[in-house]
Amino acid sequence: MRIAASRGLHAASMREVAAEAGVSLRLVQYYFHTKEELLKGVLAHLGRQITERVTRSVAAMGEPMTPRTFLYGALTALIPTDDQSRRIMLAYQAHYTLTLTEPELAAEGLTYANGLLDFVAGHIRQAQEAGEVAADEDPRQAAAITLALVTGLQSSVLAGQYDGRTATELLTSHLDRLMGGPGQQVI
Amino acid sequence: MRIAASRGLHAASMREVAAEAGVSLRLVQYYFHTKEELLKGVLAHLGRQITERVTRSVAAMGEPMTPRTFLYGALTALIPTDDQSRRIMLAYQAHYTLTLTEPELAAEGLTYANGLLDFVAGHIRQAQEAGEVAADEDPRQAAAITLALVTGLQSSVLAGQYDGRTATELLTSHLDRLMGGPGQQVI
DNA sequence: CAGTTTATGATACAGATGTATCACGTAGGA
DNA sequence: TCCTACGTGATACATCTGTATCATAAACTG
Repeated sequence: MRIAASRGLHAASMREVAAEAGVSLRLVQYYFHTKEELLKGVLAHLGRQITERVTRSVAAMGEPMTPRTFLYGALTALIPTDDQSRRIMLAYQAHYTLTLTEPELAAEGLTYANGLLDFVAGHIRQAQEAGEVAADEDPRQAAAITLALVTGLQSSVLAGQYDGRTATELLTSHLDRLMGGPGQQVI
Repeated sequence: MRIAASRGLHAASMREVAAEAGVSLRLVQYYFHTKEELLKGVLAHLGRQITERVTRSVAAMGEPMTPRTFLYGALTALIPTDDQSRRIMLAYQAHYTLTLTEPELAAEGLTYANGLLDFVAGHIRQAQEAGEVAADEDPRQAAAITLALVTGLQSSVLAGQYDGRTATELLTSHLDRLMGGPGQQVI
């Protein structure tokens, strides 16, 4: 993960991984029999790291946990802010690009993405029922747009166009528009 | 470009490129002395292809050319719809990910991205002055959000989550919200 | 204690990769 | 006609790659 984030995924050979981890090449072979397994392992690890970050961010929002605060917490957690999250997202981006040309992995990623879409759409619908989102919004469409925005912001931050704070503000601005501001209700 | 789009950028060795193009390895070496130059050449070629697609799309919008129609034409052209644009964007995505860990290339891409941001922000400001965008919008912020959305939609289409048509509709929906619908004026 | 798991070390090997070199042909312009 | 540029072919070379195979030792587990 550190290698992918700093020097690119193409630099992550078995030998480089072993060196970076300070272990023998033999040990890398021991746990991840092939390179494919190594990559899948990293991808799974990244997934766990991101999930954990989201969970923590949501928990930090505090009470009361409305659909709106939940969405703010979960989505802003996907924007890299510190060095560690930046590393994670950078490595994830590299792996993600790989999956685009690897049909088996692509299908898996697609399932995940659709699950996330359903998840966010469901929460937006809940927020709508709670009167926090305008009635004429289509929750699924709003979720799709919001998630695409998050992806794009993520990418911009990784490229160094915005810092994490600016990107978070942009996302917050979008969410405020969707949900009528942090403290206010939209009929 | 074809190799990067179909089998991934890591499969684009000098020999594979020569084979795909139906020429000798020697000729690839002859024009692109090193692999780095080859990659830069592809990146430049992709840039030209995308620019051309945008230009054509804008031209196809027909008269009258308002800031709004211009933005619709330019931005929707960035969503892959047919096989060729899909190939281009896929190859571009692969190269883009590479630049993230290659500081010199990253700086170049950043300049380009900031230029695009200024460009779109300028047109949104024009649309605002023409009364097509609400007065309380910050053109630069609206441009940033819109461009990030485009990037995200692009990525989703490449991953196969939406087809080009659906993604274009999502983008259009966002633009309609920003600019008060395709034919209607805000205030 | 015995046996299994976890870990290391030193190599080996076939294949791919970027790059370089030498020779040869073909065309176009001075 | 001579010369320069364009293009092809065959091949060489050092390096890196993923993977495999020896033997060996420490640590845990029943």
